Amino acid sequence: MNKEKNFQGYLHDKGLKSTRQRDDIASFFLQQDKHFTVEELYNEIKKSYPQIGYATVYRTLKLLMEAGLATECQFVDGLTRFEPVHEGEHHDHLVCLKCGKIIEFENDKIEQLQIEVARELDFELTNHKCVLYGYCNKCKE
Amino acid sequence: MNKEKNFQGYLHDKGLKSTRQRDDIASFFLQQDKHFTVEELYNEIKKSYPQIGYATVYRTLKLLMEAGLATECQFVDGLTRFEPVHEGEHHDHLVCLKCGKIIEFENDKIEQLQIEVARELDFELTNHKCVLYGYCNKCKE
DNA sequence: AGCGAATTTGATATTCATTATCAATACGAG
DNA sequence: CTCGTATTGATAATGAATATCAAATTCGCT
Ligand SMILES: [Mn+2]
Ligand SMILES: [Mn+2]
Ligand SMILES: [Zn+2]
Ligand SMILES: [Zn+2]
Repeated sequence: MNKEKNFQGYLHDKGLKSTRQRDDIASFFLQQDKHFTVEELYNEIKKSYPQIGYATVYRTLKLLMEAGLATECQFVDGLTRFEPVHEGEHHDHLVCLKCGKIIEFENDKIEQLQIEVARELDFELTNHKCVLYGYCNKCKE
Repeated sequence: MNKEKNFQGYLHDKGLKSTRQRDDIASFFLQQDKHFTVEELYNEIKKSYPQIGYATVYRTLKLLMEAGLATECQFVDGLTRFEPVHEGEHHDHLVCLKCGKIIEFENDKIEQLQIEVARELDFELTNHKCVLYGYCNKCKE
């Protein structure tokens, strides 16, 4: 698995150690395709590593973010969620205000226009978060 | 002041009472053009109403949101900020990751494309938040 | 103007997500 | 294998936001 290699590499480059806990968390998290709450992830990891600590999950997610392998999203319920970053991919989100469903989308025109907006305002763009709120097909009646 | 009238009207329509505290908070907040932390707003209001309570500021901001006269933004420092909604206006934000500067922008093309994205995904759009992160002209070297 | 039911206020307690602490443990370069 | 250092995990601390509740205020009504 390539992303795990990336994480190992990141740790090594920063002089950090590879540990059973970090490896377990990373290998599980990185092959998922979900938006995880820390608690959700903690509960999943506990299945394979029952003595895992809550703080370690927080710390490892922070490392995965620094390594560019995870992103953070804050939608509507006040909880912070994390999702794995899939190689060279970017997407934004639609969130249903009723059932909480999260839909992903990519739109190159919007991305391009954002770059232009930043340039016009003499702003060096590093990233962005675009979230559309509303009601999914099942929840709008 | 028209927006204060709107707020009075909202309170009345909902069977809520108009109070010295609500009026003071609304009249100050609504004529500003800033992104306020609850604490910032609390400190400002205290100048004209020293015995104001923290909880009342929270409660009144919630009412202003319900009345459609305030919006909430979460940028980078984890703090929730509130800004007054100016009549019929919408904008999104650029945020400098170094100095925290907040720049506003409007882009009709992006807005339009967002509507299309939602339609294609059979999603009933109610609102959105688009935040561009990077470095302002002073902070990029 | 004054009454009184119902709402609101403000001090403070509580909740809950996240971070800090620190002794015990694990890692890994040599 | 050894030893210095990083990491872990239990738990305390922090801090924003919400809940509580007695006292004060509002406002429709007489
Ligand atoms: Mn996603
Ligand atoms: Mn703004
Ligand atoms: Zn839905
Ligand atoms: Zn700046």
